[in-house]
Parts: sequence; C-alpha cells; structure tokens
Amino acid sequence: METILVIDDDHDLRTTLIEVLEDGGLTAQGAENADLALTLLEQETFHLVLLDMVMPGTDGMSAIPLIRKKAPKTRIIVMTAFSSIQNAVQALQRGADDYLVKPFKIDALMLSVRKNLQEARFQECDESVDMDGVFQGLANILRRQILILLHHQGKTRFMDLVRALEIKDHTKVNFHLKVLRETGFIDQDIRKLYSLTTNGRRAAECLSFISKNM
Amino acid sequence: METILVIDDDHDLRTTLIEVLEDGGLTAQGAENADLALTLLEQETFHLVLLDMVMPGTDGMSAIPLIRKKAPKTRIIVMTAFSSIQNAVQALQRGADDYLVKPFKIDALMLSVRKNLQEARFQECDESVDMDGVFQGLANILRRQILILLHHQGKTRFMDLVRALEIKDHTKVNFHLKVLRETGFIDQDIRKLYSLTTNGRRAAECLSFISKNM
DNA sequence: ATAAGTTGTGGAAAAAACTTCACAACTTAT
DNA sequence: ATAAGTTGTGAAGTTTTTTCCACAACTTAT
Repeated sequence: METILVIDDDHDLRTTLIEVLEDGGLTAQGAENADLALTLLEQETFHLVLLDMVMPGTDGMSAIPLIRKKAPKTRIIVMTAFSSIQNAVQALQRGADDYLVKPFKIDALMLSVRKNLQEARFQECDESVDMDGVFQGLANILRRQILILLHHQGKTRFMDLVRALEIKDHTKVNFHLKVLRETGFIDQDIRKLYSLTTNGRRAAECLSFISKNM
Repeated sequence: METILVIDDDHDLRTTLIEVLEDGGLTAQGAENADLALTLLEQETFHLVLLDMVMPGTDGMSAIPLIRKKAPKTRIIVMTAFSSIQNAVQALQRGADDYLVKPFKIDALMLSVRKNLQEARFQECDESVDMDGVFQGLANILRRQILILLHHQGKTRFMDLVRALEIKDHTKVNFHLKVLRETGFIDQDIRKLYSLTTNGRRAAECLSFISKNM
C-alpha cells in the first residue's frame, strides 16, 4: 500500500486532497506545517509528499531539502498558486520531483502522483539489480585490461591477447578469461576467437565512463 | 579555458551570443541544429551548452537527453521564448541544469553561465585517481550500499548506518568503513559523522551510471 | 552513579581470489 | 612425421579479503 503525506496549511484543501487520494486507493495523511511533516517523516515512511509552497513557518521551498534529507527516496511534488518559472526551476533544483500549479484538476494531480509513484517503484527495482556480477568482472586489473583490449580490437586469438598483455604465464590469462566468460562479458566463437558480448561492451563503456569521471 | 557550445537555428542570435561570451573571456562555438551539435560534442569537450528549445529537426527538448548521454559532465542551459512552467519542469527533468526565458538580459545569461561553470568546476576537482583504488572501493556489495546510503542521506552517524544496512555485527561495517576511508571515498567530521568526500560522491554517481547501463 | 548505547581496535579463522605448475589435446609449420 | 606453437584443465599453494569475536574507551540517558 502506498502512503502519501499532504503538507498544506489550508485545512479544507488538505482534507479534500486526502479524500481524493484515498478514493484513488492510496493511503494519505496530512500535516499542517513543515515541522510537523518532518516529524512524521521521521516516524514513518511515505512514498510521496504533496508540498504546498506558501505556508506559515518553514515555507515549502526551504522544506524541500529538509524533506529530501530525511527521506531521500520519497517523491516530492510541489503545489503552488503563486507560480513562476523561476520558482519552478528553483524547486526542482532543490530536489523536488514535480511541480503543480494551483488550481489544478484532480485528474492532473492523480496523473502526477501515479507517474511519480510509478517511477519511484522503478528506481527501487533498479537498486536491487545485481551489480555483484558486474563488479566481479571489473574488479581485477587484468580483467579490465582484457575488456579494454577486446573493446578496441574486436575478435582476438588467445595467444595474441596474452602477448598484448605482456603476461608470461598464459594460464593466468586463461583463469581471468574464464571469470569473464562466467560473468557473461566475453564469448568465444567456433574458431576460438574471443570477443565482447553485448554486456561486455556495456561494461567496457562503464569503464571508460569511470575513468573519465574519477 | 572554458568552452561553450551555442545551439540555436537563428544565425543572428547565435553570433551575438558567441560574441557576448567571448567578450566575457570564454571560448564559444555555434551549431545551427541538434545533429550538428551532437557531432561537435563527439569531437571535442564543451564545458557548457546553451540550447534553444525551438529548432527545425531535432528540437531542444529531445536533444537534452542525447546531449546528456554524449557528454555527461557538460552543463546544459536551456533557452526559450515559448515558455511555460510545464516546459521548464520537463526540461529540468530531462537533465537540463538551468532554464532561461527569452528575451533575457545579457547579465542574466552571463550570471547563469558563470554559476554553472563554477559548479561544474567544483565537481571536477582533483583528477587522476587510479582505477584500482576506485574498484577496491566499489568491489564489495556492503561498501556499495554504504556509498549509496551516504549519497542519499549526507552526514550519518555510525550506528544509524549499521541499522539502515540491517547488519548485526557492527564491527563488520567498521571494517568496510575503514576501507572506504583508505580509498578516500568517505570522511569523518569532528562529531564522528560519516559523509562522502568529493571522490566518494563521484563514485556513487558511477554506481548509479552502472546500474542504469547494465 | 550506573546502565545502556556508541564507536572503535586487534587478532584468529574462514572464505575468496589469484598464481603457479604439471600436463595434455590439438593445430600448424617444416 | 615431427617439432613448435596454441589453447586449455585441474590441483596445490599463496595472498588477499572478509568475517567473527573479545574487549575497551567514551557518551548519553535514567
């Protein structure tokens, strides 16, 4: 069940929003100011917050980074009547995920809510992707060299690889080739030539990304 | 010397912008459409692009993710005359870094350009870490989880980290924190709070890049 | 003041990763 | 046909990484 926190000082609007959300099959709770909201965020996990910009006390704009910090995975949708592009840009830069201009149609709200819940769910799966295999492949310097070599040269014979790497013991290379094969990064054709698989190519590109970025 | 790419189909505006930027001590080049721009981005490194939304062929909005993909470290500032909040939100969500509404004052442009170059420079900081250290840091699943957690949460206390990871033995976490400290990915402040270093932040970004691409 | 919780260190033991070596089947050049 | 080179396996041994445990200094709550 997905839970939503509505942060708005207007009691009527807050109640209406909660009703609408619950009609849509979601669980919703309200908070009338940012401080109360932050306390709630500490106590339970919300998948999404609807945040009013204009509030007494801590205003919505300042609240964004605070919410982001307390609940890094929670989606933040900002709502405001006094909107400007400046404002929207700033809100997104501070970590909001979406921006709704009041008055908005219920449909627009629900669309945004569903879209963001959907994306959040997607990102969750993403994190549980098994990167372990990838890293096992990339963790060794010799294996990285092999990947880069194959990326440059395409299909290569075993002994050519060994010589290019300037390794005396060919069985050592063999060991790492086996690891790479098990990881699914390289493949051997019928003529025994080694080359990168699709995943291997992607891995090589990750390597070049890392070397550019670190 | 910082180089900027101006992508706009309007010849006069393009030339004017390039002049203004060069008067400001920057190096600027123009491209009259997105495809040409992408080719240029392949050939050389730009620190920042100014991107018009409305263009024949590939429009600016579609160009944002393409540019982001080709040049992940390049700052993207979007310019448009036909602006709406919708539009601004979408642009930022697609990976733009800032949004200017035409007509804008030269000063506003230069301010945004300088601010973004400044931020980019900050992100660059110390170069040339060897990949082996990077991979030692990233090779272990628990260490990756720590990096991601710290990336989300910022400064975190030791036991909070342990609990978030749901590890029974706190000394195990301690061991990996030590490795991460030696790798230069994390740091501890005077109050014993752990947080990512600049390198650590970059490593975390590499992680998210890999999880997206593999 | 005492207990409970936090933040660590160091070392033994286990597990995983890596290297080295002995050997063998197979292909190609001479 | 025979030597030289290629491609590979498996096992033993080494090194590195990781876990687990005993313990302790320090801080914070009661």
